[in-house]
Amino acid sequence: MAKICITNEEVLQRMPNLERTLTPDQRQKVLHGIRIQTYKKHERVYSEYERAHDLLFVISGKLKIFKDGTGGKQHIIRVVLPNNFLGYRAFFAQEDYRTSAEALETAEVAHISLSMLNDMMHVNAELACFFVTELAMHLGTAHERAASLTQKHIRGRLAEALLYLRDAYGLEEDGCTLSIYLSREDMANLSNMTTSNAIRTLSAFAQERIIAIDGRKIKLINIDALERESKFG
Amino acid sequence: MAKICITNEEVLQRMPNLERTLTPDQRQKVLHGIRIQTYKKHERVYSEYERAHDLLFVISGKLKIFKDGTGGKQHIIRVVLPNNFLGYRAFFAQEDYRTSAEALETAEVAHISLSMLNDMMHVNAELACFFVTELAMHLGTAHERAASLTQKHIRGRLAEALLYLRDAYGLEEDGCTLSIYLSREDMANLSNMTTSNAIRTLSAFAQERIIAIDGRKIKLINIDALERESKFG
DNA sequence: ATAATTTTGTGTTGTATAACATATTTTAGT
DNA sequence: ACTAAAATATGTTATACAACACAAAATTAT
Repeated sequence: MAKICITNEEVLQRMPNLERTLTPDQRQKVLHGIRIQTYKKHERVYSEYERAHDLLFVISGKLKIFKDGTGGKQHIIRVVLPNNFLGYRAFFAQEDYRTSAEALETAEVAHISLSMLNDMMHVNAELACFFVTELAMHLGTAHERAASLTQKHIRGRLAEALLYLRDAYGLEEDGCTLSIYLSREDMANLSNMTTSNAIRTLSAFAQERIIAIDGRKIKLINIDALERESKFG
Repeated sequence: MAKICITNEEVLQRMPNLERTLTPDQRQKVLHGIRIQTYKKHERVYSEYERAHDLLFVISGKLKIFKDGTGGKQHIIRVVLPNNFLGYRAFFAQEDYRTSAEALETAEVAHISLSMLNDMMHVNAELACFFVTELAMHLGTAHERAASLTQKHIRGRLAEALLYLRDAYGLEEDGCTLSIYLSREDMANLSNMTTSNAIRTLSAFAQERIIAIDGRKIKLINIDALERESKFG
């Protein structure tokens, strides 16, 4: 078990967009309020219908946010990488969680009390504006993705998922390998298809030299083709 | 052509959640900044890829917010009734519009400059918090709907759309007729199916006495059955 | 009122994709 | 190292839904 070797101070510095909105006083309170927790692979960070208490910030590792649908099939909303926030939407909407989150790999997550932040927000316009921007961006991608998932065909949805993973999580040094390795099942849940079809379609893309597959490692070979597929091919 | 017969003062009073956040000074500026515009049925209020300038507030009539997908089929994101806001997300995310909006029937819409509101927001925490709540709620329904539209079958999606319309827009005095009359095509675009299938499935529901149809007027007869269908029947 | 257009309704056919089955490979556990 | 379990792969079958075709009704325009 790797022990936590990052200070609250360091964590706070990793969230400059939030940090810079705080008064010295508020900064102090937040600093001391940070609690870091480690989650093992597949461990739940929070579950649908629970009460939301904390703003979460991924320090290391990756999480997925999803909704469990009919027949155990889950709909992945997004994958959260280090230095990103999650877990605050439900609280601000004054609801319980409507999604669940779990670790895709061992992950360190910072917890900050949302009721504390909420109190600060009501007297700190910049802090509130930070969340406005954050929410507005996520709402945009949510609409975008809803339209794609419902209108595109399998190849288009998978192509889009691959491009999404590239945009959101980047490539390795070689400039074409996706930095994120997902299981075929998670790829399927992200693209709204069965696992079989994710496997099949990835194989098809590989045979067409659009991508290259080595286990969970995926190289994007022909970006143009992917983009064509994505806008309905 | 019906002329506009509502004062800016009256409009402002119809948005108490926003109004109450404003200082007297800001209130005055907003009051004078309100411009009311009338849109005819099917008229565009804004279009995808345009720059977002105004916060919009529906005074009368109904709008639909949608994305045009492949093959002219549109994905309706939501229907906006009087006393509701729209048009602000893109601005706060610092993007151009990613959706379009048009009038489902003649509609009066108040326009308020977003850059003015944005300036106020940065010094008025309560105003910013208003948008945080607004955005957080919409993001919740966006996730909810994305999961439903991708996972449920036709009957479930249509049943859900009917319940959604009831929850969002209410019933007439008889306690069972939906207050909103949509074309079969719009029902289809809301439930992610073809027009034919919306018609067919509505007929099926009518034959099963789950609903009753009289043109565009829809009575919800058996709510239990609808709810059962909605959670995957 | 009459024609033209749009909306609604219903049947038929085609197809994308889910569901199922089963083999192989990889990963995890003892 | 050996076993069990999970993930990957691929072929076959079944089906939900789209696409198409056309008729009837309703709305809109002339």
